[in-house]
Amino acid sequence: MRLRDELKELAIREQAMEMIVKEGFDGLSMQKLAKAAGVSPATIYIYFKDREDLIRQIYYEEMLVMSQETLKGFDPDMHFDEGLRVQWMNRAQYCMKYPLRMHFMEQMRHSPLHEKFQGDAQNPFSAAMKTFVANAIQRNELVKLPIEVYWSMAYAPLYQLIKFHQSENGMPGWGKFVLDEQTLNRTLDLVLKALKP
Amino acid sequence: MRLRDELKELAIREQAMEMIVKEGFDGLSMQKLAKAAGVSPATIYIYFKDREDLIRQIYYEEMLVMSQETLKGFDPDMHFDEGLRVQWMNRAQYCMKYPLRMHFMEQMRHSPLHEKFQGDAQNPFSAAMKTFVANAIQRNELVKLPIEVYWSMAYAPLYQLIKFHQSENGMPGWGKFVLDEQTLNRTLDLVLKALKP
DNA sequence: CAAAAATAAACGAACGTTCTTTTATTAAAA
DNA sequence: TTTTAATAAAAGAACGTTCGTTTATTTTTG
Repeated sequence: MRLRDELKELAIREQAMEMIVKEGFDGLSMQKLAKAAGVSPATIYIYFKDREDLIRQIYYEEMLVMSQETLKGFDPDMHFDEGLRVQWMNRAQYCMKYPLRMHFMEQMRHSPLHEKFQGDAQNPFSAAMKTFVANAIQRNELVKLPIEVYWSMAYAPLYQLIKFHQSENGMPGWGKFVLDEQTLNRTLDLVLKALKP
Repeated sequence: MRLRDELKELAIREQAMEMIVKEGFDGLSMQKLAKAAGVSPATIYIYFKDREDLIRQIYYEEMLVMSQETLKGFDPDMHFDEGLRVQWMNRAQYCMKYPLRMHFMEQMRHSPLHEKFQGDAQNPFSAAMKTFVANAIQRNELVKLPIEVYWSMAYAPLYQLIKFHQSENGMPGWGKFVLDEQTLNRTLDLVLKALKP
């Protein structure tokens, strides 16, 4: 019997991501995707049950990789400053290196598909962060607050910065914004100032 | 001659928003929309040039209303604490009152259409914020920093909180999150702590 | 009556998916 | 070693449906 050509599946995944990022979810058609990936439409259905399954699989895979990248060199027992810094740098590096994947995830996260898929997605990051936050509070390195407030303060500014960086226009009325390491560090300092007791 | 029935246009706009929020951009079809709005497909084309123009107009209108609501009771000459608090409360109230519109805007902001439309959208908020920030820095009520960093610190946490509140699941692994006024105020205090010199 | 609003019906194009056939590859048979 | 049978991958063409949009016609109202 004939073996699967994994390069084909990879091309399908990659092109699908690119189409979604560039033209939105309604820009992803199976026939256009097949053409872009250099494959017959029928071939896509060997690897994926249907259109939704294709998107779902790309999403799950990306979620997993992103979580792992964020946790590189991270330990839940780290001091709060250091742990948060590691996470910020990991995230920033990953987003800068793979802007397409970042855009895809952002688009996913804000689409109705997100709530539909969320349940089954495995996310190693959540558990690690739980311990990390508990430790930090116990050591009095972090003010006590609901986990959602912590998340909002600790990560939302980072993602917003990255989004500015990757936007062509920056803020309306201002020029293009470039996120360098100094700006990243200074913003992190502000966040730490807010979160430390 | 016959006059336009503005209720029809309103129904079209409202149903379009609902379809996009509930099913995503690929869930918005002109024929389904016509049926949902109780109107003939051709009627939509009296009010809107085409599908993209429909989305664009809804977006511009919503952008304008949202900006205005955010600026209610706000004055760029206010002290920093007070000004930011007014904006937070205005935004929070509006998002709680009109979750559909909020979801629509969030989806828009993270889709490829956003960059496409951004140029022409008028946004009274931007100019007001520019003055507000300049004033605050001059009075030494706010640390000096790039406008993008300011935005990321000052508003991203708020939007993230609201998103948690409106999400069915809250954070994965935790229960549903309810954003009450106390939590909102405490988070704002954290933000102010970060931003004040 | 004039004129614009509104509609029903229809257009070709594109959609997601499947059917049928061909191709490539492995393992057994000669 | 060569041939053959078996099997899954891959392709191409086509399925019926729905898409965005328009045309031809009717309805409403100043």
